[in-house]
Amino acid sequence: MPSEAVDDYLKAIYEIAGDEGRASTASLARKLSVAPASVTGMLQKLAQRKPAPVQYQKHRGARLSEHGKLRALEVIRHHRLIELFLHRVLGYSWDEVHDEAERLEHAISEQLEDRIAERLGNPEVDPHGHPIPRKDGSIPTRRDMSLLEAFVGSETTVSRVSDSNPEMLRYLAGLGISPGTKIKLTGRAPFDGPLTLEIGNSRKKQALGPTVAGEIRVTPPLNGKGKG
Amino acid sequence: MPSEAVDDYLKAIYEIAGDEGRASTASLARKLSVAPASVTGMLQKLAQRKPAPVQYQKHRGARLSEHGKLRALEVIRHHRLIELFLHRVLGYSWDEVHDEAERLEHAISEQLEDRIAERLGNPEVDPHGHPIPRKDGSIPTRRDMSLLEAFVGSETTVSRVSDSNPEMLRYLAGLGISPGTKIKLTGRAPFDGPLTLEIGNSRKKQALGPTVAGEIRVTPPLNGKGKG
DNA sequence: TCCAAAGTTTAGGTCGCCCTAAATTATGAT
DNA sequence: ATCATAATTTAGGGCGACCTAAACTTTGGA
Repeated sequence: MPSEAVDDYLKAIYEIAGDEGRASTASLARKLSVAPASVTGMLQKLAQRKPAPVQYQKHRGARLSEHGKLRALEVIRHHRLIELFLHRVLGYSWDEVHDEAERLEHAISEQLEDRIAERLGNPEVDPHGHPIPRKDGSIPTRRDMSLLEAFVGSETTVSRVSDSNPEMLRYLAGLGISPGTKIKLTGRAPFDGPLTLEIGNSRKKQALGPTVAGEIRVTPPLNGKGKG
Repeated sequence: MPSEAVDDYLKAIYEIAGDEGRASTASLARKLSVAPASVTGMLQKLAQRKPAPVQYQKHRGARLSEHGKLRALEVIRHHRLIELFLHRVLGYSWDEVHDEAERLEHAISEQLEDRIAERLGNPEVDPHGHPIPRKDGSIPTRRDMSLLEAFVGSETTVSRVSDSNPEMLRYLAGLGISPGTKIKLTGRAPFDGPLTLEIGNSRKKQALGPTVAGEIRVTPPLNGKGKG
């Protein structure tokens, strides 16, 4: 069994670079709040385990092996199942689940993972709308796009929001924005300015800075995608 | 926050010696599967923390301080709440809960502890019949006694069984013995021989070795206690 | 094309928790 | 009261994951 530290590295690589790309030493150091030198050391060790969860080349960062990719997805599956479980079964609000899940994801057994999934009806998305990887490592997909790329005038549905910033989550909740909320994009200021939207059934217009908007993904009701 | 290792030491001291007595270096080494020398080293360090969770004197083992006692009870509270939660909410059988709880007890937050307790209706005993310490460190009490000390001929109710041996738990479950089961003690062989009993409503007699019987505690229906 | 800034690696070290082997101290049976 | 045996402690290390400081590559803009 990999240690918590190793799991954190694999998850970080996956979140930075997906299952194909490379994650640089510096980006991992930032994400893990660890000195770059520590990252180099850890990656070197991981790369010569058998089976090796990562491939590593000097100055070119790390890439997940098939083995490492599956482990990363398993940990992410744990995380998201736990988030949903805390939300549905224990009444956590969506801004409270992340930190708790961060610790529990390392502590649950395969059996508990299965029972939680079963109890939740084998769900495909967590409370923030992120897909929950399946046991075989495949990922439920939906067509969605960044709110930043939506056409002005289109009516869309929020599919997911970033999960790791509780403050932003509370802000969004305050605006009534969560997965499933309908959003009509009514305007876009030039040069990365704020967007204006109508949220849900309210007629009120709301401006949203580009940073926040970039964390929101939406599915259009029917039509395609593109920048308006 | 104490580390997992420290929590394990405190819990072990509590389980060996309670909140008053001393636990010897050797007994801790056995319980924790660690070399005696490691125990000595750890106890010496713990004794000079501030606040110190244990008091330590050469050759006389360790004793919990008030601070350490409260922490030990908190961890035990976690453990037993988790056991009951796994049993009630996720369908675990009682022989499956211990190992899972052993890992989770270190990972849950105060908040999760509270939500679990609330969800379970602030229970006082776990699936094995062990009392769940309250948040203030007090312990729900019931009058009960070892089955070994019960009168021959008395009709009693099982109040609790040891939790840490899954094999024994499955054996007992196979016999139909769990907290709440009625037991009539029909005979006792001399010199630590087996007991004979009638279990529940069945008329069948069952012999039980003294080791197993020692792990079972019972509450008599009305009358006092004593050896028959 | 060159070179400063950014990124990366090496070297040397810390801390927590564990180990074995050897020395010491306590205990209780005679 | 003695002394073998059991319990405990000391000494000297190991390993995993982290650190800083200093040296070294790589890269992209002038």
